[in-house]
Amino acid sequence: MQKYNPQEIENKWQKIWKKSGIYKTKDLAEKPKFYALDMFPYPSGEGLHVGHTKGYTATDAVSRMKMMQGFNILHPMGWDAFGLPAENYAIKNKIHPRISTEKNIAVFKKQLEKIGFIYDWDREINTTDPEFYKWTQWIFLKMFEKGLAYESDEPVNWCPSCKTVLANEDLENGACERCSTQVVQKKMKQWVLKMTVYADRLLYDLDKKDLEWEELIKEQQRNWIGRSEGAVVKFKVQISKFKVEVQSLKLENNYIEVFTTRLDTIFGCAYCVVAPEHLLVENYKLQITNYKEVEKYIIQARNKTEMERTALAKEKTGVELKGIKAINPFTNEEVSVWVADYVLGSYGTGAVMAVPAHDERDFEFAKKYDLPIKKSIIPPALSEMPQSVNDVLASSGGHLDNSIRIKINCFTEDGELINSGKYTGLISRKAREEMIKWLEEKKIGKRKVNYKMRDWVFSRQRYWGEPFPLVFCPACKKQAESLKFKVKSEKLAENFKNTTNYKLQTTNYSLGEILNPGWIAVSGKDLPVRLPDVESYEPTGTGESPLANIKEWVNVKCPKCGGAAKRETNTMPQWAGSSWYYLRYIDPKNKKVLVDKDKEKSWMPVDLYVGGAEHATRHLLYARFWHKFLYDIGVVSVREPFKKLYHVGLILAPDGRKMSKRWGNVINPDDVIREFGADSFRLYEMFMGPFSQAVSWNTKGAVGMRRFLERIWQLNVKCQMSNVNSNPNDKIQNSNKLERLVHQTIKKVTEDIEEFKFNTAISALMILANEFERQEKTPKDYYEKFLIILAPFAPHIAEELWSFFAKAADDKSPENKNKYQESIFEQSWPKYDPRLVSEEEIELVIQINGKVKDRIKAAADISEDEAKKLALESEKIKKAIDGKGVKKVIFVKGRIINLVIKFIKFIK
RNA sequence: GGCUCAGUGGUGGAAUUGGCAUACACGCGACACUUAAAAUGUCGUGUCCUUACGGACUUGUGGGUUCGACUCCCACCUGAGCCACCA
Repeated sequence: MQKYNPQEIENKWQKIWKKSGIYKTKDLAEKPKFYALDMFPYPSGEGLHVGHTKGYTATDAVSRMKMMQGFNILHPMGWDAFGLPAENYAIKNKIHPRISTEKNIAVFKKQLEKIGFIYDWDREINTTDPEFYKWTQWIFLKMFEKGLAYESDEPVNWCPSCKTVLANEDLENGACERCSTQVVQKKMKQWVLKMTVYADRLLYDLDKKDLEWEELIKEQQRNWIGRSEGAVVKFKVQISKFKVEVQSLKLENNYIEVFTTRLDTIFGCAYCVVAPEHLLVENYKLQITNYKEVEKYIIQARNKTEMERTALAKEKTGVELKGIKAINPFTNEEVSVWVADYVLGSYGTGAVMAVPAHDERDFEFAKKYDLPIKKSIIPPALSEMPQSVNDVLASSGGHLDNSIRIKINCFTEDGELINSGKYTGLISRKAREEMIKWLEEKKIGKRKVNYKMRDWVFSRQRYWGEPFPLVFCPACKKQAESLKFKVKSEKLAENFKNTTNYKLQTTNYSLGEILNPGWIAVSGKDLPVRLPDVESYEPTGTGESPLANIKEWVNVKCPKCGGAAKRETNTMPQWAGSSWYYLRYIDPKNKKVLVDKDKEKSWMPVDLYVGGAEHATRHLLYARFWHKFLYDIGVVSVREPFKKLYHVGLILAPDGRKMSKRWGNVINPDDVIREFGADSFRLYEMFMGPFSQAVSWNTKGAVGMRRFLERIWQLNVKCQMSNVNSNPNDKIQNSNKLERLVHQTIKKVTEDIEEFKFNTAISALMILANEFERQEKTPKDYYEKFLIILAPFAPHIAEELWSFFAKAADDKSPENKNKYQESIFEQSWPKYDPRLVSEEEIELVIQINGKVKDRIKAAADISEDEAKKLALESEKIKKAIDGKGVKKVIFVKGRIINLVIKFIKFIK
């Protein structure tokens, strides 16, 4: 037998697998299905690194095991190929992104093949392929039709360096996630998807039993959605008596609406604060006596970046709006009104009631501007606390030390109401209920649920993305506007499910077209709207997309009225294609529908999804949102797309830093494979540590795996030479013990792969291999089973060694010959015998007072009495007891006997 | 500041329900093979005391519960990730 030469056999088997096609997925098969999905990569110019392949190796191992367990596998791969890097590369090198992307894909694909993954390449998809993005556009059109996509004119995040708007999900500490440039708020017309309509379902479905996601990811999504229940309260605006001449204000502007989750503290409200963006200042321009000063503050605040506004240790600033007051509806007290940038314009109503006694931020602000601090809640247990925080401050000489801080902070919890009129004495929760009831009766407030999550800003001013299937028609605009008043837009849009037939009943405009007058959907039969070629990909920087310059593309006829119209020239964000791609693998070549209904039903949901945790609040949220929408319109049959989700832990460079071209510490899988072989590489990636944990790459790590495989190679010779099978009558030494170990290993490896504990699965394989080596003769059938359970991790060597049996079996029985001429992956996964999993003989541990003193060999089912007898016979134990009486005996069957000789206070 | 998770040899890490701490591997040391080196093999390898036999200590720190704690409880320290003036 020749030496183990991984490169040679890996190459060989990769070719054979490709040719034989045993991994090709069969649709609507009899077997149970298993859909194993990897987050598809962005084909960058740098190629794959070892971080990508860690997740892929895991799904590949699971898929191979499932295949041998008799499942029909869907294990596809594709390319998330729209996005900025390709476009920036194009700008720099004057190469069309399609060309460079194609080249990168070829490199990626080759790299993946070298590792021996069993993707069904017949199902390969590419988000930039018009046949794919046709359906991305189609989903957008459906959302538009249902009123879920709308054109907004609100301020949005603008990245001055990438020259495009960004969604909230694309920010990292107020900076562009991609280039770290501080974003600025800019008022621009943008397409926005009403993700907030789905907020509650996105939140509550996380806790459904059949969603087997790690808590880490679920928690991130919960935080991101940021649901809080509270109330909106109207504070009447009162104008100072000196300046009553202007009364031209509309009635609805006569209130400040504040959002609060702590309505129970409203009797402690000392003032109101509005965000700099709030319309109040503009509306009361003439009544605010210090308008100049206020305006100056607002301009300053607007010029601050998000970072500066939310900086950690920043001192709060603000200006009082002199000349106006607000009336607390519960107390009828006048309170002052302030503008301050610690209140966010984009959350809630952009205005808050300030309760300095029970909110740390308000407290800080009130102290600085000397505003009243009035308590209205006490913790039930601390009712003897001073009545006012001012008392606390007074008694400490105004100095705020930590202990006082703690006392004040503890007031912010729910408690018992004081100084709160008829609500005094109620506990917080009860008080909130009563107060909301009162507000609703008086029509000066209502219950309100708020979300941190925003609607998804969905357009980008860049070239390399999906074009919107929309045109703007001035003639239709007038028509639609005349219809718009008939539609109570918000209501209809939120209940869009009931509006499906709206179009048929009233007009030939869809809800989206009425809500966004002038915007007309491209007809479904005209999809895809192809991305045109351009001379220059350079973003204009003006907020217009590079597509706007292509007159012959932009100018079209309106599909509704035939009049002159213009295409939407923004493109979709990179996340569009990945929000539904997993459905297309099921039916990648279907020209008629996004996915065939029967096929969808047979494959969904995805059974296993693996990818980076960085996608927790973007891709995974977007995909769930789109999926729920597709469920609502009947395209898919399940509510959640991904049943089981594991996140892959980061692989850090040997120096402990993140792998990056910048540091020059990137490990390329090709190099590792060249040195050690793909099987060693795969094993090492799985052996490094717990799957979800970040670990540093150790350059020498794969050495141990290579040694392991070399030993297995040698074992093969030993088995072939001996050519014995296990048999109760065989006189192989310790065969019973070895058999038990084989069964234990099968159990361990099977369960560990299922639970993504690959490191311990591999360690179990090593233990068995070590034991085989110690045997004089290793039975061939044990070795066969070992090869099968090794195969998910090291498929090439397993297949090669399996094929040796074929040669050896040449002159044996015909059925054996057939078996060995099949691929190892056509064999069935071994089952373990539960009776053989437990040990027959154990080392019984003898403890004195819980400390190990001796170990004796004993039968696994030894009784307590017998164990005690044996224990007391031990010399070491006799010495340790030293004549003292045994007070108590604790016996754990099959494990331990503990003799207690010290004094025990209470014997139960 | 909030939430989530983690802290075990020189290194990556194991350890069912509270029941033998350090599995498996890397590294290191000694030896064998070799002219030599690499590769490979054998043995050893938590720390301290002891020539040895053997003993003491040991899972971030301090306390608690228990016959018995890496595991449970309390307090603290350190690190990672996510969110962060979200009212």
